Amino acid sequence: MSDQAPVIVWFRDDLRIADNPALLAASATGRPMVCLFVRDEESKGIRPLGGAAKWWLGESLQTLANDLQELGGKLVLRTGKAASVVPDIAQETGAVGVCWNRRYGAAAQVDEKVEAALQNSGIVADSFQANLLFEPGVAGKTLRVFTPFWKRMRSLDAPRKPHPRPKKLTQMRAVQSESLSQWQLKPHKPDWAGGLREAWTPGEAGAQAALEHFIDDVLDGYGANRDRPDRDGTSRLSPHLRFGEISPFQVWHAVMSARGDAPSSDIEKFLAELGWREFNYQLLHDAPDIAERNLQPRFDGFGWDSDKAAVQAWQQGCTGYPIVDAAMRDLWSTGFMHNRLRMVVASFLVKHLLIDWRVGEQWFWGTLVDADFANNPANWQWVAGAGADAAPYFRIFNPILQGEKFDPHGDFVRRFVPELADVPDRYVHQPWKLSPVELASAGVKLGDTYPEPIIDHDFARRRALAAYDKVKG
DNA sequence: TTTTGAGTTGTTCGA
DNA sequence: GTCGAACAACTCAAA
Repeated sequence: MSDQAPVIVWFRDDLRIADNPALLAASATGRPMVCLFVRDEESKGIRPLGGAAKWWLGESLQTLANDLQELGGKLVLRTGKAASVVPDIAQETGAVGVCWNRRYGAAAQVDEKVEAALQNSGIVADSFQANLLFEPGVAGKTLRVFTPFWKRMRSLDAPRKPHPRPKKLTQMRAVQSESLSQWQLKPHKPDWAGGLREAWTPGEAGAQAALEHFIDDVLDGYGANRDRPDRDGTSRLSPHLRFGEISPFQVWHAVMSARGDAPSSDIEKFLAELGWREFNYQLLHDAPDIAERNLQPRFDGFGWDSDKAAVQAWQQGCTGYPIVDAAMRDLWSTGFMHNRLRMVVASFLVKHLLIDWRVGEQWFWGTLVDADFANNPANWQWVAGAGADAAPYFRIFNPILQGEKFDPHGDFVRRFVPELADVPDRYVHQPWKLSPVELASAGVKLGDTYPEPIIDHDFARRRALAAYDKVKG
């Protein structure tokens, strides 16, 4: 242990040891270190985490603290506005510098303030690119159509290789820390996190295991299976990426090195999904208020409905459309929803029920373990048609057809809507078509054990087309 | 400079 | 049953 002045590593959305340039740079100075995490719910523009994400954060911080300890470090926890907490702890410890990995949107503005405050005290702030493959603005002006955007990014130099883990950390002695349990990130009374614990392993090791599983067992065939919620067909890396337990550079190179083992079309398809994450962050960079404001202002005058009962039926998975209900209940119990189903339920809320996309975005924000500053609002805007490169207004998902196409045997529906377990495949996505005899033998009483559809698809489709017709340019 | 064609994820209708 | 057209408006690249 050294009495030298320390360097602070400020952890944020990068809760990992490997491929962490800020951590690596700090350890390379040879100085003792202070590994800091600040719980900041006060800074302007920073959204307080929703319940599911808070649970994840708690688990992830615990594993990070353990991992740091194994290397000789210690995680220091503090609460408050970053622009005062970080300079304060720098003063308190006599630090010569603070390292962090860059954030984007409103968070980047907070970081600017922190940097300015540090500079005033003669402390050096050093930031690194770690969480995006391509930083916003790196190739000129923002492109608002995905395909040209991604083509342009692919024409740049390939993303760098991941950095190694630091071998050993020297912890500065005795820095005061709050305790994680004090932060009360876990739910209690009631503890609703059982489904989350069962579905996920937060933390860096869990992220690496998920990546390995994806490459070994899922990547081959990804292009076709990714649309099937009844199969293990996606990477499920989103919450790990959200909290930076794994970096997109690590994912990129791991997938690229599987070339030869998996068809290149599957690989390209998956890389494009990483591309959407980049695209959405570029949008967030340009519009830090993307969760509140329509990217297309002509939607500002859209006459959204405000039917509270309809919103509640959607939230609770009681719409009477089995694929929608199964998806919403999956979300509630596991904190996750399959990509395709996100589109189906979002389209249902926005187009069938004519509810403001922000209502749905906020529900997802509270319930998703991967609730992301850029992806969540950008994708909601995309579905609503208010976003960049948005879905055309006439694309209204038919929840029956989508169910039949992508959950053809109803396996997914039955998993989360057990009251339909004994309904024959043929009508598992439209139980109201069952004959009275079939209903009885499946033990279903419509309007009693399972709801009637809260709205008729055909009617809703026509109504949505008419409503969208009004905001045409 | 101007023009042209294409653009993550769909559905319905009519031939 | 299958198939193409229609359902906007706008952005961007290529010609």
